[in-house]
Amino acid sequence: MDNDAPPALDAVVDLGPLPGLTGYALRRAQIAVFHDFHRTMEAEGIRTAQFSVLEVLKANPGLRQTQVSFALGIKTTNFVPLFDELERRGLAERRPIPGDRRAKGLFLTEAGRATLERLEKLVAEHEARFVARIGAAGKAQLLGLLHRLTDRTFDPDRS
Amino acid sequence: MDNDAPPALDAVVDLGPLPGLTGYALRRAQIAVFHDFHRTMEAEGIRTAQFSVLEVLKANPGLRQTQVSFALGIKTTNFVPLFDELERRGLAERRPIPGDRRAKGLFLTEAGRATLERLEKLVAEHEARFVARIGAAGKAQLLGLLHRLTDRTFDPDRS
DNA sequence: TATTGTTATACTCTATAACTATA
DNA sequence: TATAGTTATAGAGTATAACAATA
Repeated sequence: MDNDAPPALDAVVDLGPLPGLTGYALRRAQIAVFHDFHRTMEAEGIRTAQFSVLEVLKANPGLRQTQVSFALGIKTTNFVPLFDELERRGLAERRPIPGDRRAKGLFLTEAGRATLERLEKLVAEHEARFVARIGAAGKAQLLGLLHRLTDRTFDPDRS
Repeated sequence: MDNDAPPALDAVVDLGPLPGLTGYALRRAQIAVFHDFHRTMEAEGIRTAQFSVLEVLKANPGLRQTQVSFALGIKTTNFVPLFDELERRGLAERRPIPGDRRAKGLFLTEAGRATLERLEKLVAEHEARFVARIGAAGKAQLLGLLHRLTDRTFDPDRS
């Protein structure tokens, strides 16, 4: 008998009501998915927020910082160093906006566009790993449910 | 006409492929739910990780730190100050374990048990707000899908 | 030698306040 | 007086390395 063995680390621990809480289940799933995302992007040195900014600039060239950061739920104050790094790496750039000398329009560079194409291939593989787990129908269901949970009028700068 | 008005902050911005990515949708939903949780718990001064520890201790009195932190995906090194605060506030305590003088068994105090009862009422209200959005059937579907996305063998101390 | 708990520390993420230059 | 962008800074949350006591 093995009565004196140390308690197995993965011994069954009763999590009580936690697995039945939407927030807890969301958090654990999000961590698992982001963990895979980080491993996928490790070689490219791109983090989730950076990737999302590049995608928004691809879809909406010339947006102002305020618009991009609001759309992604990033505080403008935190957006600055984030975008600084994209600019430093030559993936995106700020340009003056005619008619408002305070504002700046954000654009992908050619290098940014090329990099994003590589990233999208990696992300597609990453995404496929999770679609393999729940199926295309499961994913469609999931996205519908998540969308109904998400607060669409969230302004990180004013809350 | 209003041609010179500043661009509306919530103007429709094309998020490109982001809303179709499981990780992005998970993250936005998780932020919305946690935002409500934080507001709900503000008066009690309890954060998500602290709440989850209290629940695990209620369901499994006497577990070792290693077991609790592994079960919740918290690094043992980060668990220490987290539990220190619960102990300082008199909600939980470390007790010696007979037979292993390195290890410590974790328990709720009476005050911890009483506090947790209050917290559970608040959490139930919090949860109800989201069940109201997606229905009981929607929640059951969601939890099933999230569980299939979650990595059950994740050890934060060794990864 | 390995395990339990711990300290010290660093890095990322997020949050608050205050500033500048324009409008 | 308000807005766009910025700086500085503080606080969570999470990460690594190394250690003492015990097994």
